[in-house]
Amino acid sequence: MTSDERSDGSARPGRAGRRSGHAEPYTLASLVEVAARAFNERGYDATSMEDLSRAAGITKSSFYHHVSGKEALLRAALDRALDGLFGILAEPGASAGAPVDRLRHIVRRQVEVLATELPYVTLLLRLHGNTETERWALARRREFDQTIARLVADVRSDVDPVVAARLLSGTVNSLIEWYRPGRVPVAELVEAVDRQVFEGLLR
Amino acid sequence: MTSDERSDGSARPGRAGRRSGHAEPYTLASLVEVAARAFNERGYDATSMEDLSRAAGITKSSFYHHVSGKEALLRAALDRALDGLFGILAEPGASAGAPVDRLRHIVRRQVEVLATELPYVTLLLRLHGNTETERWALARRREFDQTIARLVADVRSDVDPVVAARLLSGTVNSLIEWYRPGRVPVAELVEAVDRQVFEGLLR
DNA sequence: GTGCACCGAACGATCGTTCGGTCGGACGCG
DNA sequence: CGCGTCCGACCGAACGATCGTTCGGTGCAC
Repeated sequence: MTSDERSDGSARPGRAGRRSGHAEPYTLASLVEVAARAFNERGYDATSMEDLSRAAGITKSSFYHHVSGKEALLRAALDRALDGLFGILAEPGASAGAPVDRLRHIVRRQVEVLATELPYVTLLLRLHGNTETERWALARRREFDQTIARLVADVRSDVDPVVAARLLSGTVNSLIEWYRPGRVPVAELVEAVDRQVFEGLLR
Repeated sequence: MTSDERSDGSARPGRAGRRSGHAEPYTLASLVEVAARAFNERGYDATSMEDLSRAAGITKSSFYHHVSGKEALLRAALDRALDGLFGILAEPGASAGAPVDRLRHIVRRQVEVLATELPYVTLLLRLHGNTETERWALARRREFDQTIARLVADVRSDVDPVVAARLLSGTVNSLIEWYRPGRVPVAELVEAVDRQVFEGLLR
């Protein structure tokens, strides 16, 4: 973390000597991925454009040739996270069937999306609402959570549905705090969350 | 959020005109509370010393008369959070009895500490490890989590204890994302978490 | 020759922190 | 009591550093 960044070698086009023509350009998506990873490691505000450009392998001014600014990178990353989450609600399993089955489907798919879109969802879940972009993303996220809350209310009307839904979302979302791809297979993770959420620690 | 901060009137000594003597000095604890609240609202890096001093009701230079710097405020707040959490482990109910009872005691008390020390614990749970202070706090926090993980392994050896412990901590810690004092009584919150953690959503 | 990827240098703004100074109440002393 | 001194709370102004962003220019590929 002192200098010579980019501890993981991914998402870095092959321009080892600036020779050999264009050689795979920096796409917006690849730079957003680099940015999302850096934002998660140090936090959005603590990550400078110098950090990002160094992680991408070019200078700060060159970096601005590909992206319009810091906040645009954040918005693109949040967009990707929200698209993944709302995509779940558009699936047949989320709208058809008994409420408990729909809830179960959403929870399991949400675990999968969290795992596959980890850097982007992590950013979404750590927002503060400082800028208009962040407030917009937070509003969409609340929309998603409320859909789940209504389902929880249908499944369990005896306990406080609001509190139960918050705890459910908290359990699922807490994956971003520790899950890293590769260690635990996603399918295994889905089963673990499903069991703990619906059956609890005491069977 | 544009200007004229301090939306909540607490923690502000009565020096309405600078007249009338000393009139309750700014204690370190009261300034740490102000700082912790501000850090949580905007994030540590996005909160300037100007923000903090304005929230305290004095100028930035006066603020430095009472505190040694920004990072010292963070450390004091993290200290308070960690003291609260490790205090739980020192209680008799955390070390005596069957593992399941000890786990239950810790979980219930942890909910109470999270609720009462909300701003400080929130800060602790959102660290990035950018500075030495943050890394020290994260190390202590891992220590606390591992104690719980060992207990979970004693209670449930059939499921992956590591994953189960992470999900348990995630569920409890997710309180900081939505719980605000006053809305839901702490006792009620304790019962809701206990039931959901140990019995699950399906009874 | 035209255009695009890239770069160094600099912009104004804002950051955390420091410094010199003002003001008023507390206090020692005759 | 009156008075000189002191000290802590407070402030405006400025420090160097770093931030996000812009600009003019260079060089290679086509």
